Amino acid sequence: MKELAKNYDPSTFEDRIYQQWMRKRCFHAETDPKKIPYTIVIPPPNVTGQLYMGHALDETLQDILIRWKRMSGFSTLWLPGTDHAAIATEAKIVEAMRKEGLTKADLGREGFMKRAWAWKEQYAGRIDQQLMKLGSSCDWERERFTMDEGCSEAVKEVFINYYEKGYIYRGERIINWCPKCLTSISNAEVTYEEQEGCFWHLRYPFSDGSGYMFLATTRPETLLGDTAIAVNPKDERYKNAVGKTVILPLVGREIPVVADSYVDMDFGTGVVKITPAHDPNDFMVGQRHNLPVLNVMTDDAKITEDYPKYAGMDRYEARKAILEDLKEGGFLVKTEPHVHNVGTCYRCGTTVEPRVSLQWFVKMDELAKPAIEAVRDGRIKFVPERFDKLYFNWMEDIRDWCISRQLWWGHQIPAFYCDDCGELTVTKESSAVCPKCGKPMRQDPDSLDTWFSSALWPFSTLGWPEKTDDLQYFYPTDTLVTGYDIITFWVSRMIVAGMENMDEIPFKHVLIHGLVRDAQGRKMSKSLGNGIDPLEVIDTYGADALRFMLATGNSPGNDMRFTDDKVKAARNFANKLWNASRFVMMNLPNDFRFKGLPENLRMEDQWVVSKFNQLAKDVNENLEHFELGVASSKLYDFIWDVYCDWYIELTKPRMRAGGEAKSSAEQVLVWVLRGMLKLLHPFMPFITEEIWQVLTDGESMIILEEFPTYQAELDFSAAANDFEKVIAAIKAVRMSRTELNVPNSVKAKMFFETLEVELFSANSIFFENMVGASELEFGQDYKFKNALTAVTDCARIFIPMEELVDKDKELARLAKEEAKARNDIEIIQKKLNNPGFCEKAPAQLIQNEREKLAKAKEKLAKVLESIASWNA
RNA sequence: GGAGGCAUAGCUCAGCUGGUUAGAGCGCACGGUUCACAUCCGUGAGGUCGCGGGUUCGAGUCCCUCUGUCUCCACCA
Repeated sequence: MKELAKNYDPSTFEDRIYQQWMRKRCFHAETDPKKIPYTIVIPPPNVTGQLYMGHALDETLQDILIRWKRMSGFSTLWLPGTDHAAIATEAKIVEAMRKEGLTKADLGREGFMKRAWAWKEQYAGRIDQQLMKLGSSCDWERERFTMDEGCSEAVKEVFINYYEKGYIYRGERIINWCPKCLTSISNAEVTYEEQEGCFWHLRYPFSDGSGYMFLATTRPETLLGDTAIAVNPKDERYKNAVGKTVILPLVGREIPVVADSYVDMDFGTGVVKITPAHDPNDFMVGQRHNLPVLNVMTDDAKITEDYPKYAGMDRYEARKAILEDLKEGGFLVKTEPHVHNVGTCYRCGTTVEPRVSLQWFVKMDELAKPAIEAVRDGRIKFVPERFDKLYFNWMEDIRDWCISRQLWWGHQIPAFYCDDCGELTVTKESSAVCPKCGKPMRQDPDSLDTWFSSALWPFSTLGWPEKTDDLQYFYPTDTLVTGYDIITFWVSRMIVAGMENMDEIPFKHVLIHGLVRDAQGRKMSKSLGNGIDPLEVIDTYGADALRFMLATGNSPGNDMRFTDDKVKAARNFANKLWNASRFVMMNLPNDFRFKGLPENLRMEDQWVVSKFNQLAKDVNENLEHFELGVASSKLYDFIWDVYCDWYIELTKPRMRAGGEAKSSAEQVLVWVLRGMLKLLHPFMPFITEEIWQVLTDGESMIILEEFPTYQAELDFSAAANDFEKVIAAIKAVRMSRTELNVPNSVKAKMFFETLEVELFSANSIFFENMVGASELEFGQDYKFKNALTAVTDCARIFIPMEELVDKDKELARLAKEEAKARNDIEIIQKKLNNPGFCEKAPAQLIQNEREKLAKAKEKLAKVLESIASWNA
C-alpha cells in the first residue's frame, strides 16, 4: 500500500488533484448524467488583479453545497456570482492604455475590446487558475461566454422584448452622472457621505419691483439653470407671490413663482429655487409645472458656453465666482455652515452631478410585481429569512432603472439611429439599415449596465433563447449563494428577469452570507489597504484550510472577521486528519483489503460506529438547512475528539496484539475513516481526495463517491451508552491523577467498587493502556488509606498510591466534587419539586430529569463514602 | 426620517423551531514526547448570556422599553 507523505503539505497535491478533477471532467454534466447533473459558471476576478475574500467566500460556500448535493445524487444547478465590474474594469484598461500612450479613441471600439480581452487573459486568467482551488467551479473563460458568445444573444433578445412591450424607453431624465468616469450611474451605485458645506441665503427680486423672495441654497452655481422658484401651496406667507415672476440674479431671466407641495414650509424660508436640470426633486417639480430644463454643465462638470462669463470653469470654481458676483450685486444675504449628504460615485468617489440626459430606462413597477409575489408566496426563499425585508423594501419602492452606461466594456445597446431621417430601430442585426430611408444606421454607442446582463444569468448561460436541453433540465435552479450587499443589484433583478422572460422563478433558495472583514472588523478596501489576498493565504496554509475557515464559526448573513489564527486552526485540523490517516495506513498489512464492518463489533467499535452514524445524520440535516458552520464544526469535533483522541487510542492495544483483534480493528478504523473523509469532502476537498486515493490505491475518486447517510442498522446506542460509562471512568481517573500530579507512567493497581463489574472488566485493557492501571480488581467496601479516588455515577475507583498521595490535597479535591454533586442535585431537585414542571413538561423530559437525579445522588453517596474512608 | 443586524469566557465567535448545570478555537495555568501528529496529548481556571420589565412549569433563545454599536434605504433646498 502507498503511504502518505510524512508531513502534511497541501502544495504538494492540491494542484495535482485539481488537474485530475478537470481531466476527468468531474465538474461537467456529461461525465455521469445521473451523478453530476450540473454545470457551473463562475465569474473571474476583475482585471485589477486584486481578489477579495468575498469571492473566496462565495465560491467556497457554493462549492460545499454543490459537492454535497452531487455526492447525494440530487440533480441541481448552482449559480455562482457574476460581475464584470464594468466601470472599474474599463477604468483600469484605460489607465493601462494611457501608459502605452493610447486612448480609447485611438483604438476604436473594436480595438479597445481586443485590448481589454488581452488584459483579462494575461491577469485575470492567471489569478483565476489559482482561485479554482477554492471553488472547483471557477472558469474564467465563462466571462468571455457571457460577454461575447451565447449570452449576448440573450441580452439582445431581452432588450428587444422589453422594448416592444414598452418596458424599455429612451428619454430625458435626471440621472446620476459621474464627471470623472464620464458615465451615468444608477442610484444604487451612488454612495452618500456627509460633507461640510455652506448654506447661502439669497434674495431674488420680484419683476414688478415689489420686494424680494428669500431663499437658501447649498449649490449656488446651479442658479444659472433656475427656471422657477417654488413655495408650498398651503403657505399663507406666499399666497400672493404665486403667479408672479422674479428676476434671476446675474442672469436676468424672468422666472415664475410656482406652488408645489414638495416644498417644506417649515424648512428655511419655505422658498426653494428650482433647477430642473441639476436636482432630481427640482426635475420632478419642473415636470409638474412644465418648466424648461436648462443644462448648465458639460460632461465633465464645467459651465457651458451659454454662460460666457463662467464658461469652462468647473463647478467649484464657478461656485466661487458666482458667489463673488452675488455678493457684489447684493443678492447674497448671509452664509452659514451646513452639513449635508452628498452623493459620490461608488467606484471613484467623485461627487456625482445630477444631470438631465438622454438615457435608456427600464420601467420597473409592472415588472416588479410578479417578482415580489414569488418571494411573498414562498416560491423563493431567502436564507436567513430576514433578508426578504431588504428585498421587499427595495422592490416595493422601485424606481425606473437607468441601464445605459457611457462605457465600451460591456454589451452595446442594440439600438440604431438614422442620422438622415431620425428613425430609431431596435434590432439584433449588427448593422442596421433604416427601414424608412434605407440608409445605414448608427448604433447607440452606449453599453448596458453590468447588471442588465447579469440579471439574465440563470437562463442566458443555459442557452436561452434557444430551448436547450440544459435549460429544460436545470431551470429553475436550486440555490443562489451571494452576499447581502448585492441583493438589490443582482438578486432582485434576476428574479424580475426570470419571471418576465421565463415566466418562472430563477432559483428556489437564496443563501445570503455576510461580508468578510479584517481582523479589526473593518470592511476590506483598496484605499485602506487591508484587503487580504486569498491566494497568499492558500500559499501559506492551503486551500482546504482557507475553505474550512470560511465555512466554520459563522452563521448565514452575519459578517465574519478574517484572522490568521482561524486559518491556522483549520490547517492544524487538516494536519490532524493527515496524521491520523497516516497512522491508520501505516498499521495496515500490505495485503489489506477493505471488507466493510466486521460482523462481531466490539463495544468500542459499536460506540464509534454509532457516533459516526449520528454524525452522518446531523451533517445531512444541517446542510439541508444551510447550516454549513454547524455541520463543519460537528465534523471537526468528531474527527478530532471521537476518532483521533479516543477511537485510535482505543485501538492501539488491539493493533499491538495482532490476530483477529487487529484485523477487526483495521476494518473498523478504515470504515470510519472512509466515512469521515466522504463527509468532510465538501469542506476540504483536496486533502480528503488525496487521502482517499492513497487509501484505495487510486482505484476510485472520493469526488464520485456517495455521501454517507444515517443507517438504522448501525444504531448501537445501547452499547454506545455503556461504553460512555467506561469513558467517564477513564476521564475521572485522569482527573484525579492529574490534579494530584501522578503521571500515567506511575503504574498502580485499581480497585473498582461498582455494579457494572462485567462492563469494566471487559474493558480493563483501556484502563491499563490509557490511565496506567497495572491491574484491576473488583470488590465491595474497600477501605484504603492514601488512595486516589475517582468517582463516576456508576463506579468508585481506588488507586492506592501510598506516599505519592497527599491526604490534604485529595480531601480538598473530594470536597470540591462533593460541592459540585450537591449543587447538581439541588438544581435537578428544584426543577422536579416544581409542581408546574411535573404537570406541564413532556413526560420524557421529566423521566430524564429523574434519571439524572438518581445518578447525581449515587455519585454524591460515593464521594461522601470516600471522604469518610479518608477520615476513618 | 424609515428598516434591519449585533451585544454570550481575556480575544474571535457558535448556540437551528424555548427543555441537561451555556460551548468551541485562540490565549492563559499546570503536567506530559521512543512507539501518527508540539501543526501534539492530558487537566484546569475563566461567563449574573448589554440594562430593566413581560410571557412561560421553564428564557441566552419569544415579546416590550432602554443603552451601546454596525449596516442598508431615503434624503430637506
